[in-house]
Amino acid sequence: MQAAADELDYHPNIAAQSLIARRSFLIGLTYERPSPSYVVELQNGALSRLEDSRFRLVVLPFRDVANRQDELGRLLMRAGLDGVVLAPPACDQDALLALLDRQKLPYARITPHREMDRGIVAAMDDVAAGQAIAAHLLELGHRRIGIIMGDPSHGASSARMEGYRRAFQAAGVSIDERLIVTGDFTYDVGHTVAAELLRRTPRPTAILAQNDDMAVAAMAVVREAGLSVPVDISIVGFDDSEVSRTVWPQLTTVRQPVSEMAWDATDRLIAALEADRKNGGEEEDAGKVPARLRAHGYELCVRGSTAPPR
Amino acid sequence: MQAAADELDYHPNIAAQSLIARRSFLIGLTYERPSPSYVVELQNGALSRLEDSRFRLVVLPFRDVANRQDELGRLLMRAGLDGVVLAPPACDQDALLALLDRQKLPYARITPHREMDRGIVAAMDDVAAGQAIAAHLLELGHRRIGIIMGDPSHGASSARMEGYRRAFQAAGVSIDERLIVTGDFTYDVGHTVAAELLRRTPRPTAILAQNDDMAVAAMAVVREAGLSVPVDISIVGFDDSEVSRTVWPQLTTVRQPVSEMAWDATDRLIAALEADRKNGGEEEDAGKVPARLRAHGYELCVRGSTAPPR
DNA sequence: CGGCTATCTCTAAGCGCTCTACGATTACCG
DNA sequence: CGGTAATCGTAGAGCGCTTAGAGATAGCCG
Repeated sequence: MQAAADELDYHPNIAAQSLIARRSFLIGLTYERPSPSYVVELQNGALSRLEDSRFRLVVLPFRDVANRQDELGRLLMRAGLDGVVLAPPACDQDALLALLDRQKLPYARITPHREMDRGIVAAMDDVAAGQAIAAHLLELGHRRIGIIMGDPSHGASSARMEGYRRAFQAAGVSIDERLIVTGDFTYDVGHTVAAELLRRTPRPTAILAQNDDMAVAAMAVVREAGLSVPVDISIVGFDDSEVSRTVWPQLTTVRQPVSEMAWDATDRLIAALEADRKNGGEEEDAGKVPARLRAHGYELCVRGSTAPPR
Repeated sequence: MQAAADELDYHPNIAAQSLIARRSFLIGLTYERPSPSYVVELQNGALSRLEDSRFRLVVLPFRDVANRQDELGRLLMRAGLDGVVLAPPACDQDALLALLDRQKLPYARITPHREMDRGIVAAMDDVAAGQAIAAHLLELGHRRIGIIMGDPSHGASSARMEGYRRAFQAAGVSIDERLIVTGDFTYDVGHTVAAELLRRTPRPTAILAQNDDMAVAAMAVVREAGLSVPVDISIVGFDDSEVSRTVWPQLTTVRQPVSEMAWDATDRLIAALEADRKNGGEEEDAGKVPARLRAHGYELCVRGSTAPPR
């Protein structure tokens, strides 16, 4: 059969199959291009689930999600997807979720920070992870710690900050608000704001960056100032993305299992798709869908970019 | 009209449209996951062309392309694409190209190194670029130069090597074959083979890596050996990918306009799609198709990772 | 050996849309 | 005022496939 098909070069028309099956076997992945390393992991996770599965992955990066929710929604609807995986910050946009609900386009959300009961959710405790990484610096003896925030439109930014606060509080150290600067998860902006941080006097002895790209940018700034990491300044990141192991010294960071979460989100999205295919239109054969929310663990990765202050 | 559509939440069925239009508005992008940074640039280039264009991008990474050409071919056919962009090494697989030709699936190739007249081609002169970067090291006075090759299944590897040879020849320096090691464009393998290189005696004073990821790996190895870049050893990469500016010191490399090439390949692929849509089945309204092959320039980026040998 | 059910083949409907073609309506000119 | 042309609206065919169901063939038991 397969042999015959090969010889005749016959390939069924996918459009016709989709039309009748009422599904396209397309899964969308939408994200706002924050950090390349994050995107790569996200895709790899989703792709590894989709491998030999009939489903294909359509990548839908989108800029300025928060202010163009309707536009993104329309884009997603027009793309003819069977389901969509929403990475931050799209996963936290109320209007977008409302639209998808209304249009009955199934979705899975990766590390949302609100409305945790909507759709399929792959979550991680950003607060606890933030607390862990901040605690590491505090335990080393750092007290003047600069903080580089991520994009405020990402729920992760405030969650991680909350974790930092808890760690400081637990250590009885107060946060110096003047040592907090805001980036957007990119290297370039991270570089700019890290430079500001270094001009503060007295200079911080450590820097908490909310992702690895900004942490690496901070490392560059420190070097450019003729200082050394970790001797003069300790630096930590967040995510444990590829760069964190690529830079020298390797970055102390906290592992966010992006790829696993993407795999998981995609996996359960597909499961849900298959499920309500069987149940036909019959509303919510509730109870069958395993868990709507799954929590993934973080992991502190202590490497070469941190040391006690001198 | 649009307003009415929005209110009624009406979205035309894409499958039905595809069926009748005989096209899916899906463009595939296939690559073998060599270096994350390369993949990101590739995607960004293609995506920036596709933005607001009805076409969507399906990413189709594939392992071991060279030995599974038929499988990849079948995957591509089954994906119901309108056209496909082939990155290395898929762009150089004869059997795959033959299959696509036979099945009449239009394709664009990024930096192929053979059969340059097949399909749409976005090319770069890897030989000249390799020569330029090698010449840079030679001009600085380096004579014992280690070479880290990329994956042999990529045409780029031998082309770049050929460029190195020409530079050495022009400088009247002979290549020490024992200083050539073979990686596969990834950081990890690059790390392993760079370590081998450092054990050679006398030690090389410079390293020519065939991409940035392996160059960065070599930098790590040098550091681990207690040596400094560029004081003890100069290192150059290839690609000018994001990491090359992210590491410290920044990497001397040669810019490969991956993103532009991906944009260009996608652009001309779509143009070809639109064109033979107008001409209907009428075979090859030859002459209309602009250029089948477009050459893109390289650019030597001298940064902090190179210095004269001491 | 006839009547019933089980198995198989094959035809035809229909998925949701686009576009052609035809009839109807209106406008216009002789 | 009749005839032709232009415009409008709409009904229906068809895109390529799947699948339900009709019809035909074979198998089984009384």
